Amino acid sequence: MSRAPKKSVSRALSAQRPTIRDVSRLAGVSRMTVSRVIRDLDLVLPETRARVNKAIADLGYVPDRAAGSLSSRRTGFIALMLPTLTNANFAAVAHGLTESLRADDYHLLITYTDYSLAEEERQLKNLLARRPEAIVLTGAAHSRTASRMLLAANIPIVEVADLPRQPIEHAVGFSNYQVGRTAARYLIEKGFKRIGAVASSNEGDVIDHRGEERMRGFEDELRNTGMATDLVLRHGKAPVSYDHGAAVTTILLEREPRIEAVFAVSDLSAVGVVMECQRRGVAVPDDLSVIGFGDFEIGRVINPPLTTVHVNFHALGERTGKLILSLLSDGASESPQIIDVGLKVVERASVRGRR
Amino acid sequence: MSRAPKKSVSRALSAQRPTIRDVSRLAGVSRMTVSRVIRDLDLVLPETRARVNKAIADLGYVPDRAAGSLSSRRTGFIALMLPTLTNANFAAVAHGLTESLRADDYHLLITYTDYSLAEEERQLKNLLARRPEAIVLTGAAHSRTASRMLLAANIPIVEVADLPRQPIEHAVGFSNYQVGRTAARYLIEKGFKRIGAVASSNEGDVIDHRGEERMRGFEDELRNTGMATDLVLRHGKAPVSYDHGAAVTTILLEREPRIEAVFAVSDLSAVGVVMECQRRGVAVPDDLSVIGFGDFEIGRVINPPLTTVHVNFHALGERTGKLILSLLSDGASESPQIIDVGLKVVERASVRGRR
DNA sequence: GGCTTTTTTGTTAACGTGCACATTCCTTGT
DNA sequence: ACAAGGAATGTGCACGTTAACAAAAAAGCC
Repeated sequence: MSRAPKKSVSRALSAQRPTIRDVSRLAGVSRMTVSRVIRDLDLVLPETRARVNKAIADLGYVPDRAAGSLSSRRTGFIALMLPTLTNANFAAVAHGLTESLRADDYHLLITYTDYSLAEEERQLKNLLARRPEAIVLTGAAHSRTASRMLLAANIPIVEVADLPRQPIEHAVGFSNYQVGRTAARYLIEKGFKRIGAVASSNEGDVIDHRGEERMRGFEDELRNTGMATDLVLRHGKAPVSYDHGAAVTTILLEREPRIEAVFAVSDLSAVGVVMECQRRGVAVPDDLSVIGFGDFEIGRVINPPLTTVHVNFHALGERTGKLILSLLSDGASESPQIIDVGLKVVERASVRGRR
Repeated sequence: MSRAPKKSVSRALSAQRPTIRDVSRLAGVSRMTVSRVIRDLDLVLPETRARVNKAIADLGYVPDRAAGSLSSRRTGFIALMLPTLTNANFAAVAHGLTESLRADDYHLLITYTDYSLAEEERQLKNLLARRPEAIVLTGAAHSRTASRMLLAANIPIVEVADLPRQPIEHAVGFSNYQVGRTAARYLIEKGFKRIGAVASSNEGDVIDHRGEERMRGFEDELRNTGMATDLVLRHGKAPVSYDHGAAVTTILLEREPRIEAVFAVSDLSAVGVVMECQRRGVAVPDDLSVIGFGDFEIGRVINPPLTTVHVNFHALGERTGKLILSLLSDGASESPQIIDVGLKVVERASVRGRR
């Protein structure tokens, strides 16, 4: 393959983007002074500053952060690794994080893993090559290599959207296990006897660890109360969807037509349950009560509106941002922070008020 | 005596993250050979390559892309600037773009402007400082400074999610104007006579240019058919929401109780319309037909399901990614590409089949 | 066996910025 | 008037990598 040889290097150079050196020449100062003006270090005479700013404007100079990073050993990047951005709650985390970081002009480096461990490892390597000053990722499972790379990076690590039993370092989130217990408790206290739950099985290549945690909590609470767990159903591939909810409803109603209440590990699945019930003439909540998780917008709009376990993901993102800022400014390696943003049941009409 | 003074430096280095130099020493080769192994340039003897890879693994070496970028003048960044990621369709664009870029190990640099022009300018400056190799942003309006900065950057610029009348350079999207016309055409052909439309006004600090384009198209189509446009309503602040839909429904029904069909510039607003109708006992679609835009998930779930104008945003992202890859590889500055991904009406139950 | 290619590896000089000092210029007190 | 100190600006080098070229080693050729 013959590549057109770049003979016109010198011409290219002059036509290239201006550097700090060009600015300094035009303004008649040293590079360092320009650098000071750019970074607003306030050791520059106002009139010098004005001259430099004019030169910057005239040339259309834009500083090169890659060069700056190399020299200052500070990239201004915060890495964020999520399973997906298509999920409104994860998007909310990213949004909250962005907002709390924006003022200090850190830039989020966002990556999705699409729920794949292999992809997580690949992404992580790419991410670390950008030398982020901190890294935020969803809690729960990581591959061994991934964990090793994380630790070797020697930067603050924050796990979010879950409170792992053994956090790598810091964690901001909520307990998925508690979500399950809370949902179970709620249904039990409403007086329901035949209670079911639905989640994905781990038959696909995607494994929903967080959903499984919620299921564990739900089962444990049922057991602790001496109730049966035979209506706790794992079926289909993760991540769950409307179709999942519809499918499991069919199975559940076959297995036990007298079932009174169902917890779905995600609102998406819960909405599917509600719709399948409508299709079959099963009244919600009179025949079957449904509670979901995530408080997705959609749950507010269907009929009946969906009762759900709510977590403030936007706030979660903000808390994470603030934590990172404090970790990065104090310099002192603070002891691991575990922050629980809590959760609450949002009562709507999809659960019957039994007592 | 030539190397004595640097002794302490090299020791300090060993305590820090390993560099390519550490790897080269351990493997007993030059830095360049290591660099070749890393980038898989295939000019390295297999056994040498193995030795280097072992050294890399032993040290836990992770290359520094900032340094690499500086030297090679290639950052591997593609900038993406969107109004928000909270909107599922924009998230889909980001997702599609990521997927088509992933193989060539470009990394997306994502920013949100929160629909603010001032923020767009700020973000753009930050973005350009990272030296992206291409930039993707939503079409329609940009401030003058923003446009100037974009052009000065001298990289491929792709506007998405709209086909501006005067694109800066490339564009991948659809015509919002056509969305409006199509929606109007659709309602007209169904035989409706009293047709309305709802959007935000520009009273807030956020201006929804794309929505306004849809409105223009809608109005033009009505006019061309000789129909009245007095039920085309602009009200409330952007971005629109369920509440917006509910509020405008009230106004519209007061103004003309016999109104037969409404186009909402967004499904979110359309859903609000449907719900407010339910609340007021106005039957959809029998009393009032509703068509939205965006084909959001929520429209599939409400009752009746929402008829809407659909655009494949995921594909839009993918097309954009492919375009960028071709622009970046060919090197030749191709002539501006304008790609229309089209649109289609998705017929559901919220519009009455009149004829 | 010498000579030309080809393959593999090494050397030097950037890339554009910021840090740590060094220098110059200007006040100010005595 | 002069040292002392502070404010403003400048200098040299390092940050970690890769492009371009150079050199060495191996292979092919007649």
